Amino acid sequence: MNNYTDTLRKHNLKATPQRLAITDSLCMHGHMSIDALYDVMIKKFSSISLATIYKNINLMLENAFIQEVKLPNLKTVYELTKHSHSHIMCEKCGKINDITLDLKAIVNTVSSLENFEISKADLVLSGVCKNCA
Amino acid sequence: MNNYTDTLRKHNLKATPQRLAITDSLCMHGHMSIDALYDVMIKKFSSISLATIYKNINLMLENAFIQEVKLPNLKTVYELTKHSHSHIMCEKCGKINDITLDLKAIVNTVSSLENFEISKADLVLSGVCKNCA
DNA sequence: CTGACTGCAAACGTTTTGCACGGTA
DNA sequence: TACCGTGCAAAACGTTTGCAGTCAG
Repeated sequence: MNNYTDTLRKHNLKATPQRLAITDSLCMHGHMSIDALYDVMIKKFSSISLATIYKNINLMLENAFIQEVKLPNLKTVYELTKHSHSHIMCEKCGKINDITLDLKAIVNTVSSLENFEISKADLVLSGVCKNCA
Repeated sequence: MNNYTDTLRKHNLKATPQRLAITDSLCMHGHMSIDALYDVMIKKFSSISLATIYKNINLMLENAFIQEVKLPNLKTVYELTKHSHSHIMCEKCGKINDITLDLKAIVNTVSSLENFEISKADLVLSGVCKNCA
């Protein structure tokens, strides 16, 4: 289990129980929508407010602790920032896996072809997982 | 210029001026957010309602005339459905280009690796375009 | 002890819904 | 003419903001 106490303090943010529970939840579940996060949080903090979750998610986005993943059809989910990676998603059960792909070749090709300086490649593959097939 | 009169009728949808203006706008502009579409439409139909735009966009999505493109940081945009393709986006000016890439190799690799039946690959490259550099 | 954080309530922006009128086929 | 589509208004969501009380450092 990751502990974000120090990371938060390094960014001059207080390591409140609510914040640590958010990073813990993301660490455990991998990818979570705001709703899913709220469902988990309310069990630990019976009077937590959605406002607190939004405020902290936005703060953590600004400080790059976490990242947003926009998915086709589904709600946006959030994940702890780690090495750059792509996602594969099951359209039936909603399961999301990380996959590490080397997209350098594609990026280079497109970069020269389109005259763009590309800094990021967001790839989401969708389909049906083994269990749902 | 594409004409969607027949396409609409084939799906038992009436070819109203508003609907044709939506497909025309998307054809001309390529990718549009709801706001951008509204701005264009209000010039042709001074009393058009946002509700009409939403209803028609949703109808066209259901009938697969158009597709949703979720972009990092930006609002979702819509485009006429054509051959499968990826997108490249300028983070400075917001310009979006279509690019045709062969992702078969990647899809096949991931497919067997993750035991997924992959049906779709949504790729958005972000960076800075020549003009903004 | 002090400033930052939480939780509440209200505000705000976006999308959807219900309904009466108008237009397409 | 019959019914579908439009436009309006209101409702329903999702997210943000302001503020008073509380807590981390």
